[in-house]
Amino acid sequence: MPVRRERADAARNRLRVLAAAEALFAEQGVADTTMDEVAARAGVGKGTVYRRFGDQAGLAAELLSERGRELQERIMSGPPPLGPGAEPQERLAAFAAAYLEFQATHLDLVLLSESGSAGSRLRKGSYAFWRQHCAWLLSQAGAVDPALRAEALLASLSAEQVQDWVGRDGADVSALAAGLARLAATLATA
Amino acid sequence: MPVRRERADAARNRLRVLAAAEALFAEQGVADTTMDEVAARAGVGKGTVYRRFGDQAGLAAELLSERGRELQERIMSGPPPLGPGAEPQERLAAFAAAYLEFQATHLDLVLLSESGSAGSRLRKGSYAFWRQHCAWLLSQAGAVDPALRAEALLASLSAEQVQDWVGRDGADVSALAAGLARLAATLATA
DNA sequence: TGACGAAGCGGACTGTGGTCCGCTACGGTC
DNA sequence: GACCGTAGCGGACCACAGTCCGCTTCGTCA
Repeated sequence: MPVRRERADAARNRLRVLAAAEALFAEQGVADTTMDEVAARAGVGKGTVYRRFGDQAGLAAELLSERGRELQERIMSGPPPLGPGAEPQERLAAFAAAYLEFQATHLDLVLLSESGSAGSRLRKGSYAFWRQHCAWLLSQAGAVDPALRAEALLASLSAEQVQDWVGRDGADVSALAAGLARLAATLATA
Repeated sequence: MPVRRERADAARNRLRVLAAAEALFAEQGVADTTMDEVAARAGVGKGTVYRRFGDQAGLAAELLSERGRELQERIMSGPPPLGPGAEPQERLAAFAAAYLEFQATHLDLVLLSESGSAGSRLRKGSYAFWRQHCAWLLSQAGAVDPALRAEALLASLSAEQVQDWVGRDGADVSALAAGLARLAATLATA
């Protein structure tokens, strides 16, 4: 299949839209920013935004995967226990804590990226990476049903769940992280 | 506080709306039914629907809690292993399987009830019951962090997760149920 | 039974996400 | 450089969730 290059104007507009969205989200919050505003700020028609990103969730996912790249780096080639070198069980616990922090930090963006009726929402973008990583660690640790448990763990760290937890338990995120790390370890050993 | 009785016309309209929604959902699917249609079918203004149910999610939750009541009965006073009489661990495994089936059966309704930006979405209505039940069984089984693990288990059975699973793995729901039952047992023992 | 305060009603209205389609300009070819 | 097929553009347009507020009806008290 011929890998058709992205046209110059399309590339320019893509960057403009991403920059505009990032700026508006920072200035006035994710919830108060409309797609029209993003398009206007980017100096671009609304149709262009939708052609490129599909919908709001797609735009959010794009922004998010940029930010997730850094965490992916730390996992693949950073120091243990998050990176390679530690026991699978420890790595999984470290991942749970780190991923919780990531989700909590970008909560509204993640929430947006998961919303909408676009088939299997979050199941696009970087989600595959997280799932793969967890499933791999679980199977290394000799757990049963590694694929299923990977998804179970990630489901416990979904935006809805995290929102609920931080909203209810307030600032006690570190206790939560500890509990989730214990949970991850349990999943890996049994 | 004075428990003000529901006005007669309000009660009548509430039943009409619920019946209209149920009929339309059955006839043309949840996704293709608009709030205007529900209101029109019920012979009621749109404002009335919103006054009573808050939003789409609220309406869906109401319908859902009616249907969930039956499962609640089976849990509280039905035969084991779902009902009382079996070991906590077995009951939890049975619950996981039964709840999965419930979610899969009412998938689009549950999805709708969880959508929307109304604070902590599903965290209203019957969710409290499920959480309570799981947390109780887990603590009976001597598990650590019973409250957290109850939520983790339910998160793994959230509508998004279930949708993803049945959408991807197709008809193999029984294998999934078995895996989730194992997972529940693991959570209870460790 | 009449009167009155308030709960409840309803549908016009608004804001926003997403679509559509005629127009533009990019970039490959001769 | 001129030409042309097509990817990409843009903003008018549409559908639908949710709000608002003047009007209606309920039910209570005398």
